[in-house]
Amino acid sequence: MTESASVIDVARRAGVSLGTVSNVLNRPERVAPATRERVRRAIEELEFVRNEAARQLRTGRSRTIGLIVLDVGNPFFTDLAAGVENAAEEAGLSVILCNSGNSASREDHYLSLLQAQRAYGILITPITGKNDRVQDLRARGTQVVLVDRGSTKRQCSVSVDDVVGGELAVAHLIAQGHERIAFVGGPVSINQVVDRLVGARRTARSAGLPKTAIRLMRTPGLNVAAGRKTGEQIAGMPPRTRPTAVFCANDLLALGVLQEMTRRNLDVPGDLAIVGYDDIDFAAAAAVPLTSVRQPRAQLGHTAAELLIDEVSSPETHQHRQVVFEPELVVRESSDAKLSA
Amino acid sequence: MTESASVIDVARRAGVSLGTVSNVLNRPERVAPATRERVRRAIEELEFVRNEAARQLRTGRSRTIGLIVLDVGNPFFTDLAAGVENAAEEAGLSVILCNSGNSASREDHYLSLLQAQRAYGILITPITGKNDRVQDLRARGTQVVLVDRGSTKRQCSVSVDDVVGGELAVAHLIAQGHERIAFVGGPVSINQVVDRLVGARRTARSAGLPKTAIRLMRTPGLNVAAGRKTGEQIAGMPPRTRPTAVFCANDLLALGVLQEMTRRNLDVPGDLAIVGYDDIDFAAAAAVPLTSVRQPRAQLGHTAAELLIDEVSSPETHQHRQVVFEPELVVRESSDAKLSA
DNA sequence: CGAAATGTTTGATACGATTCAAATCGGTTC
DNA sequence: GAACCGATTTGAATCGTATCAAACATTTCG
Repeated sequence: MTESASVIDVARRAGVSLGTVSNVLNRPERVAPATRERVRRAIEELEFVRNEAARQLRTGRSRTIGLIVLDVGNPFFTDLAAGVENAAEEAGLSVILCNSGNSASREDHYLSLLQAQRAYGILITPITGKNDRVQDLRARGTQVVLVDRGSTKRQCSVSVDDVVGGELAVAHLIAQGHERIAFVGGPVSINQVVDRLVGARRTARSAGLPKTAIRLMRTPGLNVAAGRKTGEQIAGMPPRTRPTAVFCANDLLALGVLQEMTRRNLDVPGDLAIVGYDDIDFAAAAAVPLTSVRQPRAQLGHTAAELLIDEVSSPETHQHRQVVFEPELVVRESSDAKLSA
Repeated sequence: MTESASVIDVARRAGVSLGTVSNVLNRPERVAPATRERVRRAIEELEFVRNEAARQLRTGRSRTIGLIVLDVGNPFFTDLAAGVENAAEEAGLSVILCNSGNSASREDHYLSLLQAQRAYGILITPITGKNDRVQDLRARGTQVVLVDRGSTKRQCSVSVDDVVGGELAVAHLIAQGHERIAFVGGPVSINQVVDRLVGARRTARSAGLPKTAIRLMRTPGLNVAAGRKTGEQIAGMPPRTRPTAVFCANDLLALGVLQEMTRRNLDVPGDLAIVGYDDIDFAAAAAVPLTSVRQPRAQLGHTAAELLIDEVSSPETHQHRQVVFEPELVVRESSDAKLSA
């Protein structure tokens, strides 16, 4: 096990001072070409690799962005992460991907970890609305941008208008003639879930449907398993009162519901129309291709990272921005009798 | 922006020396209870958070494991990552997830990054067989465990027997009466792809089928889009020579092929039987539930992390191990006429 | 009562890169 | 030839924590 070389070793080898080596590394234009070359050669020969920890200790800030998401198992978030990574790479930064798994304690754990690492900055899809912890971090100098979630003017955020998303989904279902619609999602502590529900209800009301038109079916999580369970419940209802359509808070739920319908030989969209949310790649590949509300996933991540980088790198000129993208409805067979015929 | 407190500030506040604070942090049993309490209170009051960079600089090694995977968009790898994270958390370590995206330059980039960070250790699903870079890292003291890939006795690795997986898949298809089978996968630089193909061919031969029974259809990647393209090709062949079954190197490809078949109203498994690999959660939820070769994904990751931790934490007693799991065939409708009836 | 043993606390030092004021160098100008 | 200038190079100081030998305190025991 060879000990790795330090700037001092490099300096010695190249016959210069360690300050010069550092200059070659950080401000090469300041060093005379001949010297620069000599140092570069020494670096190669010794296979010198910068010690990030030392660099970070001195500069006070790391070059790694922390990204905390609700569920890495959900392709929505991996696509988002890909966008973040792109933007980060452009700026010479790296990304550490943390999975809160929708648990407050894990979220907290990762925030502490990132704080201890003196992260460059943090991108987070927070679990709840209360984010004292986040405010605390910002007060102590770690910048935070909210992702997939709006915010007040005092902070940057990037989100998609979930209320509009809910409206699009339900307006489509109503146009297809549905009057008994279930909203499947939860826990209701998650903002995205609530907003989509709000949009759904609002649209139902303004279409003149009774308050009971949108029935809330809570789930403990936003995954395939929870969707399957809800599917069971729905299938168990008497056809007379059973909803004729469901709008799911995300695609994983929708796929779960769909899977259960297929298993029981119920027809989609005949017996039950299904609309999902996120339009992950698997939505189009499902048993019955899934109608879904599309969000610009990668762009969301890319923009969030850009805002963060701007905030950190030019704090004096930085203006907090709240970017809100518009969602888009993608209609497929799961909700359209004509398409599925 | 409050500057964050250091051990010195804490020491001053608690009226002790900085050495004592450090002891409270790292070997609390060595400090008298009363003092310990006093220091703890000071830490709370000042909201002291350890500076990982300094700690790491001093100890020479970080507390973060690097995990480099081929494709975070593939649920197989996120499940694997979950297993790694579990094991890491048990040991008080954290994980940085890196996506090589099957590009050698990105793989290299991340290896450099992890080397600069003096990572605790590295778990990697390498792109090619040649891993000079990995050997170099190990020689310089950064331990590496190969994941989803076997190795020689001189290094730890955790893998699933891909040859057996290929055998299982093709034996099943042959049992179903298929004699013209396509193997869909690529690039062939990826070991897993080759091994699965080897298993497939071996089984065909020992079943007495001609060499041409298994036809290789190369793809540029292992994703849904590549699968769709291959699906087009297959659909374009005259029914007389068209394969009656495909064995895909992973589920994403299989889903792509399936999607294309569905789009063209070809029947699965009637016109084409499909077998995938990995048994990701979406496989069961596909248009036609997918037969697939299951791998113990989370366990793979968990075991790999454990091996790494053992190697780093007890180098003197550590024995290199090559753990090989057995894959398992999960038969569903996409390859079984009876089930799909 | 003093020596030895045990339990706590101290504080100087090192880790490796960055920074910046000061030194050095080579060439111009007057 | 002295003064000056810009371009390079130098090297001491610094970031915050862990470590460890030494100092100090307290208890035990002969």
